[in-house]
Amino acid sequence: MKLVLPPGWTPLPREFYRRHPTQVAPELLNRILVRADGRAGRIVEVEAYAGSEDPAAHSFRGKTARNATMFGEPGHLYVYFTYGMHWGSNAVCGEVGEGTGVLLRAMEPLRGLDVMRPLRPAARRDRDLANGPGKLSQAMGITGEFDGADLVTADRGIAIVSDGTPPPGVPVVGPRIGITRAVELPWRWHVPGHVHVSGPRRPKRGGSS
DNA sequence: AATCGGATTAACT
DNA sequence: GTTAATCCGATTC
Repeated sequence: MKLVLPPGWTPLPREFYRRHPTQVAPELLNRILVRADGRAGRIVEVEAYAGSEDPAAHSFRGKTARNATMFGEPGHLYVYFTYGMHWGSNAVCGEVGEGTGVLLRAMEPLRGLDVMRPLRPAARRDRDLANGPGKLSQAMGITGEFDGADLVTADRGIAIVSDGTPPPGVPVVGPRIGITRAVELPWRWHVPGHVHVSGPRRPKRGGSS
């Protein structure tokens, strides 16, 4: 199924991804993940994973069958399976061989909510459709079959595009979630004050986020 | 060949 | 806040 973009929606170019994931990640905020069946959502929370320099990254210990996509061309989708039931979606970054990427953690559903709702039966409200990495993948129908899909050419009917909305000038940055190593690296970004983000949104007393 | 534990979620108390 | 669910890649034996 060919991806037809609405007027004004343009795929992010290959060069956008060819940088360090900590540089790409905040600039993915407010971009749109779109599928050929019309489903689309605005990316509001992301996390960077930096390959061999990042003990929390799947790619830290080198290339394997599971993470091979991460070591390929930037701008492709790296999809992994975890906890026996969840899929995670990442945009591959950097240069070929580096194994870096950005995990898409949360999304504000924009289009095709009627398709997403039956896929997310546990979501009582629409804001629960994609406010977590596993939920986002489930709502968008992303499984292992999409591992390696090109987000620039949309060869498998999935892309990340800009609708002209810029990333937030001052995104909220904080520690990553759900990992046990290198937790201290402030490599999670989200759109300030956005309700469609995962995890704890409320700053700790005296905190800065 | 067997075990370990995870880039999570949902349903509990 | 706690925990079960559930699979498979990675690591260990």
